[in-house]
Amino acid sequence: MSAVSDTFNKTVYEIIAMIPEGRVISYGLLALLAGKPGGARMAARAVSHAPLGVDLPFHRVVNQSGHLAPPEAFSGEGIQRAMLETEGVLFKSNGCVDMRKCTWTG
DNA sequence: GGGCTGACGGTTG
DNA sequence: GCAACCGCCAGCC
Repeated sequence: MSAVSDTFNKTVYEIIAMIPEGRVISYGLLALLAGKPGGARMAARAVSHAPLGVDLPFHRVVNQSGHLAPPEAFSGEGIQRAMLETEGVLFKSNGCVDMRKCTWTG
């Protein structure tokens, strides 16, 4: 765990905490805002390996295609989608988030 | 030290 | 619109 990645992770959490209800963000954009353009994988790892104690809306983080995270990360399939829908996030017929309208760019 | 892996992204077919 | 391929960088074996 290097100091650089630690700062990156912290920045990622800060950004996630700023995401308003009814909006989502992609790993790529998340990494970009965190100062790591193209570091989508790092952002994904940072989120998936998030330390306990952090209370953040990880369900608002999806990939660029609008595809949601694996069900096991949210205690069941459809959980993430349910939470997002409750917040007002629009979904497409294929089950993916409507990134065109719900992407939060900061 | 070297190679594989991943809650991914962009480009190409 | 979807599938395949390559590239990215940190973490782990």
